Amino acid sequence: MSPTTVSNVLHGRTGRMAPETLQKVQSILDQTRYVSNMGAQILGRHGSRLIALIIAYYSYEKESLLEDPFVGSIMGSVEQTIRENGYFMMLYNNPDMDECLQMARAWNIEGMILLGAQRQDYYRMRRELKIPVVSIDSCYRRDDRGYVNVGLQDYEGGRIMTEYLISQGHKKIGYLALMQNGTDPSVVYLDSARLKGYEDAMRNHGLAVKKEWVTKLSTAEEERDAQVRQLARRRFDGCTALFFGSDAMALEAAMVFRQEGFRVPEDISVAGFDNIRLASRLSPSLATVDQNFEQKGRCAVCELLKLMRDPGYSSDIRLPVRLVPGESVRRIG
Amino acid sequence: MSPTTVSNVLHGRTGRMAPETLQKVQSILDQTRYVSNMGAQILGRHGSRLIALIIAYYSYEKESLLEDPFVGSIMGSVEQTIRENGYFMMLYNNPDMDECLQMARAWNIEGMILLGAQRQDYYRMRRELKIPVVSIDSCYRRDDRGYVNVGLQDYEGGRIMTEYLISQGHKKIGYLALMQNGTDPSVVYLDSARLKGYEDAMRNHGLAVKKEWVTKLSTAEEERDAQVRQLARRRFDGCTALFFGSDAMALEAAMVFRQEGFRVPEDISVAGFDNIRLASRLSPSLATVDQNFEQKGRCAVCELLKLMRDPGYSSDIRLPVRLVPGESVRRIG
DNA sequence: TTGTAGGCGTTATCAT
DNA sequence: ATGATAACGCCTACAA
Repeated sequence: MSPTTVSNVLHGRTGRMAPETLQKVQSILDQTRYVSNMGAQILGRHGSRLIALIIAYYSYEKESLLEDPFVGSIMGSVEQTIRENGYFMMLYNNPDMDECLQMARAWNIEGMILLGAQRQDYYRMRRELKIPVVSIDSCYRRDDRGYVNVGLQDYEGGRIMTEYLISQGHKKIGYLALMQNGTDPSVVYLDSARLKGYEDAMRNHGLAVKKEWVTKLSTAEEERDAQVRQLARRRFDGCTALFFGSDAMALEAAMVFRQEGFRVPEDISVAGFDNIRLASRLSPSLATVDQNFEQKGRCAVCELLKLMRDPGYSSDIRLPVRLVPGESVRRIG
Repeated sequence: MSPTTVSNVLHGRTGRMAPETLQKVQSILDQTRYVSNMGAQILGRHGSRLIALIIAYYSYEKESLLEDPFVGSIMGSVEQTIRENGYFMMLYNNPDMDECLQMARAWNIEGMILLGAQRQDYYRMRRELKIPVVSIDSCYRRDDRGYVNVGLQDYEGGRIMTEYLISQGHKKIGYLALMQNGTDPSVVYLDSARLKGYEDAMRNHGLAVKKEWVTKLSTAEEERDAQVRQLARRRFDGCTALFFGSDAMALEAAMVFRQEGFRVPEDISVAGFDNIRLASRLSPSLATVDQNFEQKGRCAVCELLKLMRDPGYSSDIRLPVRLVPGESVRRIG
């Protein structure tokens, strides 16, 4: 029995093969529980069936990274989709792009998903590795070509929540989020897209936005705590509703407000973004903008697979958002 | 220049080597940004530097697996520790042990961490793969030998929370948790250890435990919802405090109680287990038992590395718990 | 329809 | 102090 025959069986090239040979090979394969050695496969053909999920947040961007439901959901749904498609997932949680490059080369990674990386990192990976790369939630430029990113309708999210708050009678609405410093004006950052949605909604309803209503929150938990505490002591700068860039920050702030003697929503209305599992299970339930984390992960893998099949493939996906009203917003006026 | 010489440089076997040769090799290595091919390494030596994290929960055990802060924290901290020690992490989220075995064989996995697996799975992996395996939170038997598990002081956790509730004047205390059906009486399950801590604390304070105060919660969200709703309508079977097996379930239940018109903690005191990040950020803050998820992940990797160095190594680690008082428990009497 | 031979990149052993 | 060679397991092209 020669290796070729076995290889043919393994790869289903059983067209013109003696049925009894096939039988014999099959049964031995089954009996010995044969498993192909991936090391040899990497060496032999040039394919590893490995896809890397790179988590590139700096610790100061996502301090509670590990307990972050967004990151956890992405890891889980990406792994699942990768496995269902016959690939394996290497998890690599490192913002150092040089080390990511090394890892990818060492393992002959066939495709890469980038989470929390910068725009230039995306291009660097594709250029230096010459493998398909899909990013999740990267900021993008309108003129980007061949840049496969899975993002969200952030602008629409900012807009629909603001319109909801306005529909509940609010006229003085604050917006608070982590905002990356955009040096390049042509780059659309995630938070600035939401901010723009908020601003446009306000403008469209003839409402002015005071400068102090827009707050860039700190990435450090204590500083952020101090920021919202100051805001409460300034009686919210006159705002009756506050729209936060994430549910986590909205809940965090709500706690501080209560400590400062303000009730939610009686004294201040609060809204978030993400619709984390707990949002609807709290009292008061949190008004928020729903996004589907798992869908994002699955979608990223699907886009990657398309890109692996067709290197010329390009797309700019923006997954839909949905308004989730909640008790944390009071109807006024 | 021969491959051997280069290999020697790569592995630091530069003892009796001409300094200039070393220099030359080094500089070429640096210039070309040489990265060793892991496929070839797997084939050459018998080591892959791969550690697998197997997540083996059945979907009905952890329905919201992906957004579960416990699982997310473990994934993150395990990856980090693995990487810091020069290994790579393969994430494999599959309860099918046959497929896990296949994967491990295909990749020449050097070590394995099992999360959410059964006791017999642990033994099967070690037996069939002959590689070091560490489990996290597996149930265990007192007489287990060579079974490396990283667990928690569950009994103590159950006890200290119950004693806290008693110290706050509660005498009628309920315990609610997912509980695995223990067929083997010598096996100590995680939830039953906590239950025992609860029972012992009650007994030690001369308090009787009525049968209906101990509830086995369903793994299905809707059923669980119905269970706690019924409980509320039965006026908590006379209990003044309820101790839940996890923060997530405590918060979930608290929401149902409010829907049914009961206030926490005025009408019913509630306590959880885990100390998830949100527990302290809610109003009322949740009384809970703290466990450190990330420590568990790091610890599992450390134990695995020890086991990889010394195949005879054995341990049974139980990480400490800590009481976290909270506003969700009212002082009565 | 099946067998043979060479190559993939690395390591270990042995020879120079 | 360096080089040659075989082996690791699989794949492919070509030969029989």
